[in-house]
This record gives sequence, structure tokens and C-alpha cells, in this order.
Amino acid sequence: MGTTKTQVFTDKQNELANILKVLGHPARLAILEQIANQDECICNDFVLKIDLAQATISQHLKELKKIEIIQGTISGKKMSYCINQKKWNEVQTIINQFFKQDIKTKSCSN
Amino acid sequence: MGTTKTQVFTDKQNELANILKVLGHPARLAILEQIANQDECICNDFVLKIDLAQATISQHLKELKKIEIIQGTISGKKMSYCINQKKWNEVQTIINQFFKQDIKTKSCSN
DNA sequence: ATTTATTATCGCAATATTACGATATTGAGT
DNA sequence: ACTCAATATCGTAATATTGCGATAATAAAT
Repeated sequence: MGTTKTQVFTDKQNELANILKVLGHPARLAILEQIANQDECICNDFVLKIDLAQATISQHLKELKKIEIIQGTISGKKMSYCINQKKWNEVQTIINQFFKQDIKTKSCSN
Repeated sequence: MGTTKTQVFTDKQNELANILKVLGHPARLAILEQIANQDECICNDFVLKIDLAQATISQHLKELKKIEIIQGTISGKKMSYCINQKKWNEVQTIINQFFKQDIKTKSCSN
């Protein structure tokens, strides 16, 4: 237990859930906002602006890289992170597709 | 540890993260899809269609109720769940607002 | 009143997540 | 070669999540 029973769900459901799970942490949202709003994107910036240990930030960056919403390139001894625009838009689309589904249920009360 | 350091982030970040976290589980997405696509919305339906124990489904329903994206009304001995349209739209808006932010970062490579 | 059906809750085990200090690793500058 | 700076990884502790069986709780049907 403690493990999600992925076999029970569709690939789409698992995929979207995984994306939303990664996005579902304030530190990772904060990181995305900072990357999006900064011309220069250097990992250390996050350490300075977000009050979490460097190791913790690094871990969160790893998760964001895993779903490919950000990408990092090495520039000298620094890491340069940026938004992966293509994936960013893709994620937005997938989420909107989910929310655009028709709601056929008669509302219970309101 | 194991606890998210919410004090470090803005209310908006914490709020959105919390919503995304709840949505970030395939069972809960599956439940939402089923509620949305069914005229009659009875909890037991999920137990029959999703291969998870009744206790587990009940727990997931509780999480979804907590963010108010669904609401349940008792009708006899059955529970009737439905989408909370207002909140559903609100969630969609909040997510889209996040994704609509300008991305100022020069892309690293692509 | 007793049974049955439906759902919620409790308690627990297994696993995952969050966070951090300590320690690599790697590249730049000296 | 040595040091410093930037980042990643390891190991670990605390807590959270997932899932389930067992057990309440409640309402309908008999």
C-alpha cells in the first residue's frame, strides 16, 4: 500500500494525474513563476528567494524536469533553467481538455 | 519534516497547489469524470466501476468534497454526488491564470 | 424489531513525500 | 594543483498518502 493502483486507470488519467501531482506543490509553483518571470534563470536564484534548503530546491527542480515542463542547460558552473514552452502549452491543453468535458449531471441542489 | 513549508509561500501558491494536489490522483480524476458523465450520481456506482475498495473511494470523495469541486446530498440511504459547477469553473480559471502568465525567460536552447 | 443496503469512519500497514545536513561532483579562477 | 562556487546526490527523519478490512451509522424494506 501507499502506492497508487495505476493499473486500474486509463493512461490519460494516470498521465494527467502525474502532471497535476508534480504541479501540486507550492514550492514547484513558486519555482515555475520565478523561471517564467526572470530573464536570467539560474538555480541559485531560487535558493536566495525561496526559503528552502538548496538540496530541497534541487529536488523540486528534478521533479519539474521529469515532466519536462522545465529544462536545464549547463552554462559554466551554473545551471540555466527555462520553461519548456512546448510542454507548458501542452500541459495547459491537457488540463483544459479535462475541464471542458460536458457535465451531464443534474446538479444536486444549487 | 514530510510537511510542506506553507509559510514560505504565498496564499495563492498554497491554494492552487492544494487544488492541484487533490486533482493529482487518477482515482479522483476518474471519479470526477464519472460524476460529470452520469445523469444519476450515486456513490456506489464508483465502487462498481472503479476497482478500488469502497473505503478507498469514500476517502477520495472526501478529498474532492474538501476542495468543494463536488458536493453530495443524501437521498434516502444513497448519496448523490454532483459537480459543483461554480467551483469547477473557478478551478479552471485559477489554473488558466497561472498558465497565462508571461514567460519572459529567453529559452535556453530550443 | 430485524434485516439489508449504502456510505462513512477507524485503525493499520506499506509506501511516498518533504525537507535537510552532509557529502560528492564539476568547472572557473588562481 | 588548489580553492571556491554552484549544483546534484545520498542518507535519514518526520510526516503524509494510499489502500483496505473491519466496523459503525443510518435509512429503507420486510
